[in-house]
Amino acid sequence: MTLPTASEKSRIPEASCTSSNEQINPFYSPFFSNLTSQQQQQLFLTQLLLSGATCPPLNPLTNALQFLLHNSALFLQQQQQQQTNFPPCPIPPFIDYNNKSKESISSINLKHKNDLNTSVPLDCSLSDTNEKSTIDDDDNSPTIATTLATLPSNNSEETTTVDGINLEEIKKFAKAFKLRRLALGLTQTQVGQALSVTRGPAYSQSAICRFEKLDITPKSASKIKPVLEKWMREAELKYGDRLKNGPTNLQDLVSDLNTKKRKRRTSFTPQALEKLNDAFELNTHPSGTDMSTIAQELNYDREVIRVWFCNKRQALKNSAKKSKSNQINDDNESTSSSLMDDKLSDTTNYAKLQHDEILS
DNA sequence: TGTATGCAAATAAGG
DNA sequence: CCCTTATTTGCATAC
Repeated sequence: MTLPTASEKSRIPEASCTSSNEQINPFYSPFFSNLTSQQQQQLFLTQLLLSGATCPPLNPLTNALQFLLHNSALFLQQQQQQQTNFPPCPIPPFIDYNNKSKESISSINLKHKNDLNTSVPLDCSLSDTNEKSTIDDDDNSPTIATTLATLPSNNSEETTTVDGINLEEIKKFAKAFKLRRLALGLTQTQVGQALSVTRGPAYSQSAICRFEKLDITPKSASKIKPVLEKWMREAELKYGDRLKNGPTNLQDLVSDLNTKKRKRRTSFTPQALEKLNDAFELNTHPSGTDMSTIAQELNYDREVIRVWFCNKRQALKNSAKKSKSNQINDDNESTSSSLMDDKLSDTTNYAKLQHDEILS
């Protein structure tokens, strides 16, 4: 297992840092504030094409605009398909993915395997030959892939469930989803962008990648699965009557309104991190007012700062625990971990500051 | 270019 | 409200 080098920690490029004070295009939700306008445009096109949440017909102008956007998006899609050597718009019907036999799935899979990124183990399957070199069975939350891999292979026909979650079913869907996505000529990134625009939870390219590879816990998978299923159904409809410029379905406007999107991940600037670390050195438990001050100084949400301190404490604690268990025999460095423990268990500062805050 | 992945931000759950 | 702990998830970037 290769440990990350220290240099890896300082690889946050300045330009890509997102802070809460960056400009926000009001047309899109603040969640997209750190996308380039080009990305936003593409995202918008993707939305029209895939979300199923497009507007009902309003007036001729709107329709014309929609039509243009729709067709330009289609054009882009077709270009992509040609680039990847897919037959033009075959879009094989694949609605009953749950009932597809394993054989047909794998045959389609093999067909596309050569056309696509060969570095990716496309068969995303049980016969994952290149298992991770380190069979990290010490993980407390094993992924589906590892669970299925470590399982005795004799019960291939039996359903393997964890916490009432059917792993085989998820695996089957993951496979079907990937096939469908590729058949539509879409990348993981594009699906992620489409999801970010639809109602309900969104997932990034990373998440989709992990889902397809089953590199997630059963719990996570069962959460993502319905989202992807829904998206797939809508994509199906979109492509089903593509030339009809058909009426968009409004059904999902009323479905799962309650679900929220996750807050976009904050990227701190190196300067901000430096200051945060300095503050942490001085006090691991800053008071509410302290955090407000820091937040104001650095121009981040106070909540973001608070969470940063929580995570920092957690990381410190974990690393102390780790280094402690790592060095069962050797005595060197034992001082550092005990220092960390001392620091974290020192709630004197925290309590005192809280008291001060109450008084003020 | 797309996909895979390390690190850490965000969230959930139980005080 | 804030904490801790465990976990989920995404940004940045390596592959």
